[in-house]
Amino acid sequence: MAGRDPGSRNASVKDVAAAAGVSLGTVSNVLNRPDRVSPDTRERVLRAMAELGFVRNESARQLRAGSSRTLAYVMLDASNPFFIDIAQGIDTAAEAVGLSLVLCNSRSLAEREQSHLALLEQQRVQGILITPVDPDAASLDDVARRGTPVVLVDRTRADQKFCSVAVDDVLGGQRAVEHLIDRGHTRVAFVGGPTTLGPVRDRWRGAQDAWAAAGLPAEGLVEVTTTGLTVAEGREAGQRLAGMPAPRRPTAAFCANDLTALGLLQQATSSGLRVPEELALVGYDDIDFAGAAAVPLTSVRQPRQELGCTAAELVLDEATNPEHTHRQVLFTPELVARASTLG
Amino acid sequence: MAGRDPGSRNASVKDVAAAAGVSLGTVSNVLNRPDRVSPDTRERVLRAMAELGFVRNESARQLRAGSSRTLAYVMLDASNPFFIDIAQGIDTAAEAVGLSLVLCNSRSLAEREQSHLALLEQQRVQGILITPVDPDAASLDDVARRGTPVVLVDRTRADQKFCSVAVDDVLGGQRAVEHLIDRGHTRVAFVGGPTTLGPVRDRWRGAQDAWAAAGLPAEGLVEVTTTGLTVAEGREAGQRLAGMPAPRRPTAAFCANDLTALGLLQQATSSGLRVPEELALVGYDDIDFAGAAAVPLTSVRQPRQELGCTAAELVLDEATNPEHTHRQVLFTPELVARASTLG
DNA sequence: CGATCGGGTTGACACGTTTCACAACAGCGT
DNA sequence: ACGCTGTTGTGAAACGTGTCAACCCGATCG
Repeated sequence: MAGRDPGSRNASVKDVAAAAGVSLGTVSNVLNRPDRVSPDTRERVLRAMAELGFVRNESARQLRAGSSRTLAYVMLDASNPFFIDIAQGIDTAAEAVGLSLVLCNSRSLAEREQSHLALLEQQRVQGILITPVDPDAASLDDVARRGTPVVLVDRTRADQKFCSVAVDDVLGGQRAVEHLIDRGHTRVAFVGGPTTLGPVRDRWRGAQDAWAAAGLPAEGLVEVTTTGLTVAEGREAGQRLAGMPAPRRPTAAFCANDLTALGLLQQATSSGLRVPEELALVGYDDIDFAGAAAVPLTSVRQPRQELGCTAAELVLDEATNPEHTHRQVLFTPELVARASTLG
Repeated sequence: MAGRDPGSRNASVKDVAAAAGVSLGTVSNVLNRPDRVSPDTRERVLRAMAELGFVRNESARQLRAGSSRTLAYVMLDASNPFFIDIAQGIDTAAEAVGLSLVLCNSRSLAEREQSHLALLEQQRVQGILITPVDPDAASLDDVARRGTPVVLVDRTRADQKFCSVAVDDVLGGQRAVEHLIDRGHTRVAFVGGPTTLGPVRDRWRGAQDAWAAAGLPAEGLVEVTTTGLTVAEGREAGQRLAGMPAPRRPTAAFCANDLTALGLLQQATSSGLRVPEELALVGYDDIDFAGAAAVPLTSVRQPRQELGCTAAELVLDEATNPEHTHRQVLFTPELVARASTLG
């Protein structure tokens, strides 16, 4: 009862050739160089293909060609819209050059990341874009050494052994805190973690830089460390903040991430803290949900689509250009001020 | 300067065999039936593979095997977390049986959907899960007829030519409106569209059913039609509602979708309407951001992960079980009451 | 001591496509 | 009539893997 056509299962060029009364080569030419074949035979072949329900076998094609027509993006966390937007950017860039994109999700698990990488390597993808669990992991070097181009996305490495695309997180942290200082805040919390994450570290450093540059006393900027950048962690941090006595409580928080900021916003609201009057809030990434929050969130925008797009271009260059040299592209973030900091 | 190992590019079983001093078949056996080969030769072969940086060629493998080890999910809109969660569910199910998942995003464009389907067919994927732009499109039948199992996700079709997995949207709409009636509302807006979308139609019907069952006058339930289920559409609908004179304005809104509800919530808040006091709000899907909103959103939960998981099982059965028969699985939604309706 | 057995290994073949050198043939000018 | 050019079509070879019948050889059994 499955209802598939019983006879015509998986016709091959050979079958098409037989049906059309031509040779294999001719069928192949119809597929790949239609101009090389006379109109009427082409017509005959096309009709045969339609009748037989012929579908090109991509595996055979790839085997012959030696490499596939796909790029891959291994993302860190598909439930964070930030990475989805990056994927979107990659997709459009890939589409423009006729490649397709396969998406993998490591869920921040090194083990999953590893197995995805292995699979992609076996698939002979043209290139791998990845936001790795650990940019310094040796497995990345292994993949690259064996010949698959690898580009780091939203991460960098001290040794410049890979192309990478990232945003200046130090500058972003600076901008965020400068904005809060401009708005008159003198007690500010930085919420984020773990500090092993490169971007968190950099944003924190930027925050400190801005603080110092303004000549404010160091104890006014407090670090509230979380174990991850999720909504739940933000809520939890919010509880800690709301629990502090008002005179000591920071009047503003800069979150390493919009998810965290949204969680914090929720907890603050439900604890009766008014945003931005009693607690101003700055997020990071400017995901769509940041602007869509009940109190629209001030955030540091990263050019997400462009990030993905550029990464795709880099990996493609590495795959096709023999005199490719590794490049580290650094974009500039931009503060988007909204109601969560504007009284 | 690309830094790849110059010599060892793409070693094949043949190279490994030569290096280890054995035949091709033996190498293949090491890979596929390690027990069939003596420990010391196995050791020798493995060492040779490591030295040469051998990576199995999946294309060749698939060509030989006749089908790939992957499932595919063509999603309607990757920027809606609802579909990401479904993908998550599929992924875990696929992983459990050793298959990998490739994700495609049609962005609600029939043309993109079509080209993804063509590509997947060429890839000989084991099965295709899809939330189609139009469940009745003939292209779906074509794919199925040519032998690739297709399962509809969060959509159904009148003729039961496909397996499908969905949630009872009529019931969901009913539950949502019953909840609002319980809370004492007598003027309620249904916000959503376009009505060509099956789920929107069903939820609206469920809403009407509940309304009629409660014996309320039909004019108390108004339909606010949008052209899509996005945050922006929600905002726009919010503006329309906020513009109405208070005595005529609905005291509650049931949105066909959480994104729409979040947009509506934002617009209402910024227009000075208090939620839930002046406007109660019910969403649909219960995406994580619904619970994370500043005013946590009451929503109709769909078992998203389970949806994906079951769809994967169905497509797998269709792919492997010769006496497969099509099934339409219908899950039951569940109302999750939160602050947006609880004064 | 010969027959039998079975673990370990071999080598040829098939999968479906693309490519490429070459053949067939018509039209053309000399 | 001949060679030349250009257009169509041909058939074999190759890509890397998995499979399978056959083979080798030492050990066991009768």
